[in-house]
Amino acid sequence: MLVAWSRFVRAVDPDLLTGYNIVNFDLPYLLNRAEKLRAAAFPFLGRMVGGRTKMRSVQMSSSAFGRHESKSFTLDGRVMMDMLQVMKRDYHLRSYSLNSVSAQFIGEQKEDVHYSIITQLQEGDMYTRRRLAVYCLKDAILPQRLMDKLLSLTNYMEMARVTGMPLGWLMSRGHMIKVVSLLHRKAAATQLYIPDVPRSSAQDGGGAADGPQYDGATVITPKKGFYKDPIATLDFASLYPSIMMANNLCYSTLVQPKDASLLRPEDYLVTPSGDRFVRPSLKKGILSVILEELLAARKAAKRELAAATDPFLRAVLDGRQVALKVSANAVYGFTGAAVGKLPCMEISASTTAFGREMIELTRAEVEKLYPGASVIYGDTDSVMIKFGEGMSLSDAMERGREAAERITALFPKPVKLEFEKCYFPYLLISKKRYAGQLWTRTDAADKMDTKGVESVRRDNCRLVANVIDSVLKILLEERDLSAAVAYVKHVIGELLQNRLDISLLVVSKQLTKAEGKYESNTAHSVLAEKMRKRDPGTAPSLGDRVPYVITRGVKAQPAYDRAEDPLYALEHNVAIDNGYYLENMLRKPLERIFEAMLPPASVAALFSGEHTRSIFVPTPTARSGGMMRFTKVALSCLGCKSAIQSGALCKYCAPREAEIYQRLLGRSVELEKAFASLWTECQRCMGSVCQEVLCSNVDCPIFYRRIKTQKDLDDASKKLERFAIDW
DNA sequence: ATACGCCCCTAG
DNA sequence: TTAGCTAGGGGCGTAT
Repeated sequence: MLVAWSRFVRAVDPDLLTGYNIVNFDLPYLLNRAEKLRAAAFPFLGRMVGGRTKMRSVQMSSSAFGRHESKSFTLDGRVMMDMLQVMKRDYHLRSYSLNSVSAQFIGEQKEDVHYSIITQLQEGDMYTRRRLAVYCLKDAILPQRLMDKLLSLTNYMEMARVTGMPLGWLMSRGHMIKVVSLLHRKAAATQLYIPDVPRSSAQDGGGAADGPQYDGATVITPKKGFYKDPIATLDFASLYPSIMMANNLCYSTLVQPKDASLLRPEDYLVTPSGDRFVRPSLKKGILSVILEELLAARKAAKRELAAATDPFLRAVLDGRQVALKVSANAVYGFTGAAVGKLPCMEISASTTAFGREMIELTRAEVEKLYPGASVIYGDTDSVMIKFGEGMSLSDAMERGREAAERITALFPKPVKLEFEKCYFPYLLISKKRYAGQLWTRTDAADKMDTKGVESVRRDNCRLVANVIDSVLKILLEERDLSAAVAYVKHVIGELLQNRLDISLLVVSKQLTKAEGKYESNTAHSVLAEKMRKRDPGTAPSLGDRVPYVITRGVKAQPAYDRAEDPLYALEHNVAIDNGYYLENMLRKPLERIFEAMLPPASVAALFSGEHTRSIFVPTPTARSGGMMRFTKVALSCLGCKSAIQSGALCKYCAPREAEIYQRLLGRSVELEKAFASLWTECQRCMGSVCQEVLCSNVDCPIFYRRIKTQKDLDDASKKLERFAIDW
């Protein structure tokens, strides 16, 4: 079978191979099996006749992929486009499971089959094998649908064209190589050659580089609080590229200190970091030329995009303009990469130093030009301005536009300060943490914008993320403080009474260090170790996100010892430490928000009082009557999580029905009552965003739907049909 | 009890 | 062998 498949690949002769995690699972698995079975004719999958497909393990640490182990293959003439790598690189998600990603982007779910029952399915009957076959086919077709829907190939091809790189390198290498490619292309055309800088001279004198190599951007000390007046935001457009262009910062224009005396003072510029670069009149830097061309090309692409009507052409042009912008922004980081192909700290340090001067000047100018105005915050390339008490939104926007124009005039071209938006109202919690209603027009708010707080961080459980998001929405959109307080008390009550689904309490953190490399104990690293001892095959590996819940444990046991695999906790009925979730995860984030709008005593009242009285719901012994009020429609079996087409349990779990329901009822008997209350929540995870009964959080292990009428039942069936496969 | 550093993730 | 950058908040383990 393996040899036939290999022959099939050569016969089809594809340019590109895709799949989900094929680089680190499928292909290594096939190669290893072939070796074990001595299928000598198998490992010839490339286009080079007689070229053997070899596998190599590499340890990667890059911002594009995160830290992880990876494999590379000799596969001449074909490109491996692993959609898992594409998703990890291009999308910032909480979960990268094919199931979750497909549901989110193409509204389809995988036919999930838990690994533990694959053998049973294979050895069962024609129906169980059919299920296995459906699972395999879906696994193959979903990545391709994903690639089509997200236009990944189009976008990567545009990036390859913009940078002059081979397509395959975009998949397997980082951002730096793009800049190297751009430099080679431009330098060769201008008779310049790029030195091959040995590693040792890249880090001169000071020893190993650990920690920052030069000073970065300014973050203006925030004037924290809740602002009921509109806050105007001014941003420099492409700040770092425009600084590099405006000041001719380049490898080819850098003047070494010892050479400064050879030049007339007017021939060079001394930057705020004390470095010297010759003026463009003497020599124009190739970085400036590259950046100008990239940004000019982007303008052209955007102009064409505006005129284009054909959807495919539009997609291509949009991909191109994004690629051009990304490439321009990568140049600064490349110059500052101490362990890189061509580091030049004079360029990066000068760039950030100019940036610091510019944001300071902007702040000073705003406060000088507009008496009574105050810059309440700013970060790197932006300032947030309160123009005055009681100002209208349209006046704030008008002043913002005017200020941007006046201040732009103070800087050399092509630096441009732009008015983009107002926040109204605005909650400023601390540096890099804020939320506000964002307005770009006066007739309607665009959306709620949230930065840095718990709801946008992937290392918080859904409960915390959902509660913080909902509270901010109630406060900023509805502006209803008492509703926010009521909502918080309600959720705390639900938590303490064990009424929340376990999926809400799952925390996940990335495993960034190999076994034994962690210097202190953390929940996710200790748990990963524990799971390796249980089953090395399914334990998280380097670079994976490790999901866990905090369980009760014994007194004074540290949290890292009480972290448990959520599925394990569910299956072994391990008690969750609700109090820990309240005190260590919910409390402080909520306090930080409410402190800005309530007196201390009222903030404290959120966490004490009637609703915090813990009620221990005893595990019901024979309360199946409670369950009868629900018609359960599960996409995955409530017992073993494998995919099913109807009902609640798969045929393997059905005989254990009573036992499984009893386990689930211990947590969920009060669901109906709980969710009938004031807030529109998803029945699975309480996400306040959803209008429907079920939200799109497909990683919830248990799915419920409340059914009251025949129509509800029909709707539910229709919904399920979407996930069925039509043969 | 407190200071400090490891760790994760985000802003820009 | 390979990897864009710095600033910063905040949780928690560990040493004092």
